[in-house]
Amino acid sequence: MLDIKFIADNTDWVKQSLARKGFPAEKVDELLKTYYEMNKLKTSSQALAEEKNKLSNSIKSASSEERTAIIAKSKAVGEEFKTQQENLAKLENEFNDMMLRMPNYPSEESPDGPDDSANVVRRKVGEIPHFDFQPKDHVELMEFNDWSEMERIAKVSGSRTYAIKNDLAQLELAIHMLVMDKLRFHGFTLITVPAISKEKPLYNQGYLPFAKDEIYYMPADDLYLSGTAELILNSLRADEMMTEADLPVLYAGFSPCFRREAGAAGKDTRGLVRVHQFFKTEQFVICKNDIAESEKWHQTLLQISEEVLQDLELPYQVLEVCTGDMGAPKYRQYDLEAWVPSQNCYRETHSCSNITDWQARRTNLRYRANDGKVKFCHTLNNTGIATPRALVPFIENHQQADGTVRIPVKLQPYLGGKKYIGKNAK
RNA sequence: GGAUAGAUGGCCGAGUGGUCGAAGGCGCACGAUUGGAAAUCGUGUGUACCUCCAAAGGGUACCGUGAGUUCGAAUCUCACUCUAUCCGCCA
Repeated sequence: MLDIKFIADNTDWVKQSLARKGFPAEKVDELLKTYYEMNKLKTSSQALAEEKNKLSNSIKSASSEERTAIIAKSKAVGEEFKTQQENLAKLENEFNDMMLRMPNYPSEESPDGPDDSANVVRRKVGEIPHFDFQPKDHVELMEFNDWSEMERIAKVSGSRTYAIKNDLAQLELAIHMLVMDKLRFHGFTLITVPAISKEKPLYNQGYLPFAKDEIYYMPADDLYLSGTAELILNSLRADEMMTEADLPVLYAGFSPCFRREAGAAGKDTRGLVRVHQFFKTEQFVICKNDIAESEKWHQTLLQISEEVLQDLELPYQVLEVCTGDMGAPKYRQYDLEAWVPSQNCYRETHSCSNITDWQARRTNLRYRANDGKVKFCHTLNNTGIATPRALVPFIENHQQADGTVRIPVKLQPYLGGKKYIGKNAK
């Protein structure tokens, strides 16, 4: 959510900025029209409330003759007040709905563009492997090494689910452990959180009202399944008043994640790339309301996830996401993509975003600054690692001619010192 | 699933129909005292919104949420949510 006063004071700038994200200028005008109407009605209804309060307060000291007249008048004022309140409530609902649909404005640094074709590659790191044998794709590798039950699990749990076993199951957990240790080293608080959420946190995060089709909903309990720990962590301290000394808050949240993938029909139907349920270790930061500070954290989060890919020895590229491909909440976004040999391209493993105070306004996430003023926090989030997707580039890039998969040095301690995994590993 | 208790400001906690935005305490800020500090004393200290904006002033709302009774509700009524404890069940 943006600050309505900021929109009112900087209308042209806001229109131009939001237009970069494809948000129409007329909607800004519409919002402001409703805002001014609403304030007018607020002023007049508050004047009625004042009159009513004065009448009520005068009753105690009034004589019994006066009393009847005052009560009658107070009732009449009360009726009018009630009518105005009802109209006001309607306007407020419209206004709030429009505010919830207003995206965050993008950074000046973010490239302009309509969709992902305009994303900019900032850098490429690591060597793309060249195999002197016929490499397998990740599904073939899993079958070869007896690492999965993809066909059987589809019968039990439906499409876009996975079951992995043996060394690959251990690898999945090992990678999470490596990432959690790294985050703990960087000062993050490890936290495991539920994947169940009430509705309000989805609005707080900025998922609703934008992407309803993506979310699993459980009507019997009026609860949703979380698509990411970000959802939970963002609302964990909702409505609290923190102090500047409490910040920054750094969370490394681990949770299962659920996505309906309703808009992805036909895409990535094979294997582990896009599944309905997966595990993610998420980086989440709550910091001061200071763009220099949150931009610094944005770089730090990016650097941490680059370190993760480097520890896993995966070639990757850093993508600066353009205005049209960014989600509504985002001010600035980087995606990390790891090389997937079988697809001959980079595929997203991490998404790193600075949300500035857009989410904190929805969540009512505030702190008292050292100068005594109450401010909205800035929030940021980034993937730590998400599995099983990350296993795809991992086993494909590190595969050997004999079908085994090499384990990078940094990961070996998490796998009992193994240098290779697979049925031919010694 | 059954039973009981509870939800008040940054925190603790009083308040059961009329200047209650709310006593008292803690915390915090400033000042006095001190060579400096602790202790002590004094003063101040909620949030959001409206009043075109800023300052000053004025006003409205907020005591878990939503309705209701009343001229008037933190206080009375109803519904709901959440929390704690006990019993049952359970990975």
